[in-house]
Amino acid sequence: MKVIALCDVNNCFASSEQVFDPLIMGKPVVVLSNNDGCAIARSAEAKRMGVKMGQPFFQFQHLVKQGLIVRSANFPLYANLSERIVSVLETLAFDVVPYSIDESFLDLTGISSDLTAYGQYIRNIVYRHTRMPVGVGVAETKTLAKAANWATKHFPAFKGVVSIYQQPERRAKMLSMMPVGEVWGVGKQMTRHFESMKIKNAYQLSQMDPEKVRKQFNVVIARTVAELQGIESVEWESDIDTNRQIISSKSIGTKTDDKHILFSAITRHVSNACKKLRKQNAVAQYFSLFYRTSRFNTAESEYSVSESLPLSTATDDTREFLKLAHKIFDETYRKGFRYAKAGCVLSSITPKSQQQSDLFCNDEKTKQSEKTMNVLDALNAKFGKSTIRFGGEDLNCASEAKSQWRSQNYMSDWADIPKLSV
DNA sequence: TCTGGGGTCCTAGGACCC
DNA sequence: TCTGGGGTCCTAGGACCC
Repeated sequence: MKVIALCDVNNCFASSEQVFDPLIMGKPVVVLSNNDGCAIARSAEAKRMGVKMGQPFFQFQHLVKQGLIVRSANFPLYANLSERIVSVLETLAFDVVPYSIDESFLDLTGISSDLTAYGQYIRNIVYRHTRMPVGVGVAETKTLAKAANWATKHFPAFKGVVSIYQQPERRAKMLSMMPVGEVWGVGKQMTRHFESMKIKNAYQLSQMDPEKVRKQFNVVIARTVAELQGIESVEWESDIDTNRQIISSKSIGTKTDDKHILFSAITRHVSNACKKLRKQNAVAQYFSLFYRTSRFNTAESEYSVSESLPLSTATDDTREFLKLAHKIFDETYRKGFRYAKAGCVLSSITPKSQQQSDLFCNDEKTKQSEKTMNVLDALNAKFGKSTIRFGGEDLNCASEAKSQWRSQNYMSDWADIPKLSV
């Protein structure tokens, strides 16, 4: 039987900020979402001050006077630290599958030492190399490893490591303390269903018959039940070579009713998504555009657009997708609304090597397009992003999001490398 | 005044084919 | 004039994740 560990970073974004600014170690730190909208990470101290996950900033702004330290999200920095952690983990496990920016599954099958001790070893080594605090949960399946990891967060006595591998009594005890809604794969809807069935904790859920659950609900939740019983039902490796879809979206800094500012934001999203697409050496054949007014302002009238169009041939050429964006936008834009968010989705993605040319495809045109995009990407890589951009993109960036307390790019920009003065 | 930005998987149902 | 049923592919939308 496989031994699976889940290793996740405690308060990932807040911890990342602390690594490069020792003065805020041990202090209440909150990281804000894009546009400085709401809390997406809190240090333990900030949690104690009462800041909630996803809480809008304006609701806890007053805590700054009481010493709360606020940072704007700096995703390139977090991604850098995350890669570093994965490369450390790769030296400690037989296989590592990164699951999210702050979590990786580890295959520890065949580790001969005590699993709890080995978990502690992982924590120590990761901390020594990156200064990032991690928790480790060990069990027979991914869902149980997630549960064990949950326990490390709620019971400090375990010092960040919980193994329930082949310990049925310990597993049962732990699951009975875990609310059913905390189980990986059980969201709000299912929690409501289960609670109405008097299933309140993970242990009760694990006692159900997967087959009955499948009939009553669906295969996804049936797999979750099986996993809680120690039966591996979630695939170990997901193919992550190319994404199924690529999304670029953001709130607009200041809500706007200006057609040009709005389309400028859309242009930026299209070129951003296509850049990601090319980086994966892939092409997409399906394009969706969406933009909308605020979901929260009930005083203003709402308007929301979400439209999709296919291309006759899959491509990675930004200009092709911009044409579709224009088409949808021209047909759907309505005056008199203050727009708050825009974005696009590229889907039907395939590797470029498998690209099919259609009957009317003009080889010369394809080559030309490839050349143009290569030049575009190369210039932007060399001289900074947006050196070359598309006509629709606004020069003064009127649609740019707020990011008032952003830390430096300590790991990806020569000018931002920390300096030591003696 | 101010409320994130990515992703995945599954299913139902329509379009189309033979 | 009568007008089937099985299969596949695709998309929209829902639920979930971090």
